[in-house]
Amino acid sequence: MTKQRAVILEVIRSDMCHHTADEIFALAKERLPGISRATVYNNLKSLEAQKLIRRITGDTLSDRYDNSYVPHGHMICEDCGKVTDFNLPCFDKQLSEAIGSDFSSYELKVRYVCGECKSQSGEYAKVSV
Amino acid sequence: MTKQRAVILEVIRSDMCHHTADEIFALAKERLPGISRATVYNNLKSLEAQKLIRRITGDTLSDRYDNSYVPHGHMICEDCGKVTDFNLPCFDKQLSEAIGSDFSSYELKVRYVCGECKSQSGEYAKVSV
DNA sequence: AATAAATTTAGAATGATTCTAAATACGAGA
DNA sequence: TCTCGTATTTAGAATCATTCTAAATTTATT
Repeated sequence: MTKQRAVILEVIRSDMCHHTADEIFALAKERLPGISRATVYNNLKSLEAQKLIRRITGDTLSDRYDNSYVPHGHMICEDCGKVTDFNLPCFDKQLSEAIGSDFSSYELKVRYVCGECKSQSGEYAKVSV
Repeated sequence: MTKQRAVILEVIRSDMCHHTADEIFALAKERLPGISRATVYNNLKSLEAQKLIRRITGDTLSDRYDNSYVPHGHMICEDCGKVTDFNLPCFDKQLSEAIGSDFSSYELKVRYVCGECKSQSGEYAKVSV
């Protein structure tokens, strides 16, 4: 466990956001100005291999990182891009049954419009923009 | 509907595979040798906008394209990479309830080891490799 | 055939990620 | 503590998928 790796892990653990590698790089750089982008990528990869974090792919061009390795759903607002965690009750069991096999992980992303954006797109808000 | 677009759509419709843009480009090129990569990307984008195909992201570095626009699950073998469609009964309803809102689409990817790869990794097979 | 609009093309540009090779830090044993 | 070998870090080059650009071509309409 090098100091670089510790900082990267802290950055990911420090809030509920789902940061991109580049955001993690910027935040880590505040504490370790000399840190290199490659170190961030290397550590993100090995932290995931150690099951300490989880990479989530495809909601934007760049991957994001989740501070929990345990699979769960992500709801992504199509307007503002905000990513929120959610859980489906008994989903693991349901999934095993549907695919007829055990599985090692899953990724579930739902595209929707969040409450905030929904109300902002109403008539009143539209006028004020 | 240009001939380029027709060929691209036929390539996607012609089998159950989930091709990458590059694979689609190569297959389209067999029939239209002058076709450009940009045309493939342009058309993939507009075909998805017309809800004729669906982009699936994140199982490999490059995106893949599904010949159906209707959301459904994808099971991805961790060994051989094969992608198979599957469906969960009543999943849409369950999802709306869990996130407390309507949604416009979802993406569900399950990582597992397919039957073929599972049996190949058995003792007997190991010896013969 | 004439025109305007949309599409295609080749190649440059971009952005995320991976690779590389040299420098540095770390850990185990003397 | 010193030394050696291994793992990590670093900066920057390289790669790969995708997007952008501007000119050329095609298409549909008159």
